[in-house]
Amino acid sequence: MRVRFGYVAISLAVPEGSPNKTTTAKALESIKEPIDRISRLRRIMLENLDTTLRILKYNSAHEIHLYRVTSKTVPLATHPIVDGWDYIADGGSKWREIGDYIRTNDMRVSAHPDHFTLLNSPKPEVLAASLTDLDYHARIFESMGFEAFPSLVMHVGGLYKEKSTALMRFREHFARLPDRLRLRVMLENDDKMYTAAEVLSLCEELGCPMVLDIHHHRCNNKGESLQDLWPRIAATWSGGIPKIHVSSSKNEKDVRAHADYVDLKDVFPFLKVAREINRDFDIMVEAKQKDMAMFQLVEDLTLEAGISRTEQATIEL
DNA sequence: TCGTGTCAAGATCTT
DNA sequence: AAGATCTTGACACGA
Repeated sequence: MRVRFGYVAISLAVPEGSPNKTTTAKALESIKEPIDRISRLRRIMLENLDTTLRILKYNSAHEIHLYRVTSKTVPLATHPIVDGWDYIADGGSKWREIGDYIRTNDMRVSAHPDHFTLLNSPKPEVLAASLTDLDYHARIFESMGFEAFPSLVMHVGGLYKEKSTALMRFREHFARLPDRLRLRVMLENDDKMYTAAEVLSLCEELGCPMVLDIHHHRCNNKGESLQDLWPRIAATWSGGIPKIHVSSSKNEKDVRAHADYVDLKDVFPFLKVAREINRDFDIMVEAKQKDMAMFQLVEDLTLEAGISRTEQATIEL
């Protein structure tokens, strides 16, 4: 079975490899002319799009098929201060160029709206802001020419004192999403509130693919084993390729924080479990050292665990 | 040039 | 009820 590896947003090997350049609302306010504000935003965005394309080319050259684009591609995208700015139009053919590159080079690309995007919030204004953020992410993928496939990783959200009510609200708000948003969503277990078992049940009910984060599962579980969970998690992907997130603790004090690199011992037990059902899957490495950590993990697996590498960032399990 | 406080956003924990 | 913390990389400002 084939297992591909990828990393998040920033490449440390690519010169000027951060597509996260941004500005602040405060800095924008000091610019008087609206047209000058837009040109600053546009310049930053085009730089981010250029960096994203350079990273994708690096990925292709290094046989990396999995990548997460940054939510910061468009600076202040959903902030009221940029209201009226058509960032899709301003990106011109760049969006499509990136999408074409991804398709031509057999890549799987996703995004991860951040933790302010809360579909189960009881506050209408928070829900509205979350829908705006989902819409922003969907527009990015649409402008790249992608149909609505699972591409946005989200968490369930807050607890709001009563988990069952919070979950019910998630179901309701999720069901109300337009297809172009709902069909893009994948749900991930988090490190404090919603366990893998809970997210799995929700995903099975909603027909939504689940992204298993094995680090979060270590932080937050009720004793469920991955042996029991994994076959069901994989099943939420129907014919698609399941995806997991891996990372290691920064240290014993900051267990939930991500380390620079990924420790083999945090991943290997899962690989043994995954081997039992013969199904390809993808691994997103979430580590401070980004692509360097991803390659280190692949190397550790080949050198220390004797697993064979079929491409630079793909192993045969 | 370097170090550090601050930054769009919410929820939850601590006091 | 108010303030700190979470988490993160980069901006922005001051020394």
